[in-house]
Amino acid sequence: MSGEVSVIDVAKKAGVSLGTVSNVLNRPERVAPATRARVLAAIEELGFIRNEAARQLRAGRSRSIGLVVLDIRNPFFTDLAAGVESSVADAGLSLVLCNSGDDPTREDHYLSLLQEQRATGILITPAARATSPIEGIRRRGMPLVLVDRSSHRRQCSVSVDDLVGGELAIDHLISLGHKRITFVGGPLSTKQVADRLRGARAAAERAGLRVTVMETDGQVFGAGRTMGERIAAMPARRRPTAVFCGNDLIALGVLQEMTRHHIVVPDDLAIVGYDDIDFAGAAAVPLTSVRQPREDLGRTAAELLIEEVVSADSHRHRQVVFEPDLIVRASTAQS
Amino acid sequence: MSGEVSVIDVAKKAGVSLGTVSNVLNRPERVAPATRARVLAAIEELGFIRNEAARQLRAGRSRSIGLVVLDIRNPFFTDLAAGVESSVADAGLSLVLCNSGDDPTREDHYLSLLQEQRATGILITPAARATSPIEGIRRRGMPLVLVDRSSHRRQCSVSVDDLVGGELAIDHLISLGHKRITFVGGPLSTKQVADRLRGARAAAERAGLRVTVMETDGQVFGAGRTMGERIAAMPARRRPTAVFCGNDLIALGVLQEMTRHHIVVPDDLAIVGYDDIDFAGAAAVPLTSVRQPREDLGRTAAELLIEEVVSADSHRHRQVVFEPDLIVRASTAQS
DNA sequence: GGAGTACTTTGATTCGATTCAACGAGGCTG
DNA sequence: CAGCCTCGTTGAATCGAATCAAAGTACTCC
Repeated sequence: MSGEVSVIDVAKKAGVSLGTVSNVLNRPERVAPATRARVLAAIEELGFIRNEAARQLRAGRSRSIGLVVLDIRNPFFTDLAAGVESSVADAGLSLVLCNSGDDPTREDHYLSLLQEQRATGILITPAARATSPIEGIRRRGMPLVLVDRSSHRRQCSVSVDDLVGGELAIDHLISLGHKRITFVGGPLSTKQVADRLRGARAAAERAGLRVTVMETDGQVFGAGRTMGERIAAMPARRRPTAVFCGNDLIALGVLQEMTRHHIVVPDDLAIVGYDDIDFAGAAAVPLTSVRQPREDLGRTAAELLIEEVVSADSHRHRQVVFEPDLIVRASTAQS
Repeated sequence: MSGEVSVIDVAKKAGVSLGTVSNVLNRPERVAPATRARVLAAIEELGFIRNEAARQLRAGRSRSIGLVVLDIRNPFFTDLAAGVESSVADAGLSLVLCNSGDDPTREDHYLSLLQEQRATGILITPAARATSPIEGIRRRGMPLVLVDRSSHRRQCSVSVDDLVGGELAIDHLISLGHKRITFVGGPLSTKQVADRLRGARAAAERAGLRVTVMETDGQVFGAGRTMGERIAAMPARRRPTAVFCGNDLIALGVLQEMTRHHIVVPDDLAIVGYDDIDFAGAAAVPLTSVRQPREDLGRTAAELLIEEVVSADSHRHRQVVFEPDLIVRASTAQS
């Protein structure tokens, strides 16, 4: 490159050796004040900018950690990311945010990228798939924490008890007298979704009821709309009286279709969402939702990862599980 | 590190020189098929993973572009990011997403980071501030495109005509007979916000009206709630009959407070938002909003940047300006 | 004046992939 | 069979910063 200024140029300009420049940059207390000032002046004057690639090459690791999420457009994940970022920034690291879109191919791509970049560590909400490359990554020694997904012994994880979440939702609906309850969400190959359904079924069974399922192929707005349309098309007496949705985006999609078809929420159809994103409370009919501690989840995940990085030897893997809360709003209010 | 496998190890294993390994990696057609197979086998067997830092050091640039946004939790920006990502991925680059939170300090931090990483280029929605480091970055030769902000000649930019957006909103409200109109948004030091207000004022003036202003200190949900509360506290006859909000998050915040205080939208207060994020249509009262082509904005910005990178010499800076649309929904419906 | 101590500075070496001039082997031609 | 290509392969040099053993300097104290 034309104007690339290196430590050597700075050293020449300041009349010192390049080692001294390096010391000014990394251990300024070792350098005599006068020399330090001279070097800093030279840096300023030449517009020297450290080359991170060279540092990394020497150090063997980069100073960034990767966060791979399922859907960057879902506020749940941006809130989570915000939590991660605050912890990561505190540790002087930076965050590389990757959006897999629940697509294993894209997930693979980002994981390779992070490995090639010799990331300090990886936080990931893994996509649904048969065999995961995660095991291989751990074996190669890169710290990795599962987010929003529990795991066993071999690695750290941070999750929310989705079984309890499902139970909370269904218990609430049952207490309101609902009998025809449908779960809307998917794909069921996604662990979180499957667990929420499992919790829901357990709670229903206890009351001698069954939960029917409408499986979606994604946890997005549009998927909720599609299912909402299908629900609206059902004859009123076969229609469920309540739906429990895999997440708030789906719930909002369903809600929107109900409004469009003049099906009154909660009178004709009660809706429970999941995540309690900020928009849930601002919805057409404020949404009852199972709240997850989104930022805490992110913050804790990052802290576990950083601990594993900092004290690799003494580190013991931990599985942190948060408890969800049910936030009751108008979408399930007693009419 | 213990188990780091380098090209040299691969070369030894395959019984070739390291130059050949490099050729297999970068120009496989130059290598005889038998040799290539042998090298690939060695790579596989040793679990070799390219060291991106070393590549970058040699190349002088990284293969990633930075996107610095004002607020990652605003769906407008994640939609924009999705557009950017699709273009960037097509070009074989990767995206580093940075959230400045409209804080100049954090913006500076991320910009330094991107420069140290020798990013291929930068896309940025700059924070509001007196003197920007952007000019300096350009002078040092790093391609940079302004997003959601117009500029003059010296650099590329992609924006939406916020003056027109403001006019659309106010013309619509005036056509509905509103006379006491308030703009809720801020900070006014942010160019986009100021332009929207300017457009609004121009339209109002044409009709012989004035727009009052309630300035917020951020473009977030909470800011809208605060102002909503203040509006709700006004005596009904002094209260505006319509508000035009700087973005949808603020509008949703205002809307939520109105609902809480039993002030009927649109009858008692009409609301117009800005951006038309997905949640606007799903709101308590579906929101009339000025739509920006969010993904297109991102995609176009990335394409301009990539063009500047690829054909640095022939590249001519361009200022792309999109036109916004007004999407009318219930929050301003004629009652 | 010399020994001892504390503080600074030096510069050769290292990290791992890429590049490119140079070399060798083999084939083809006149 | 010499001369000339082509095609594959080689390996030393390179990128920029960090490291650390060793050398240098300044100062104190007896």
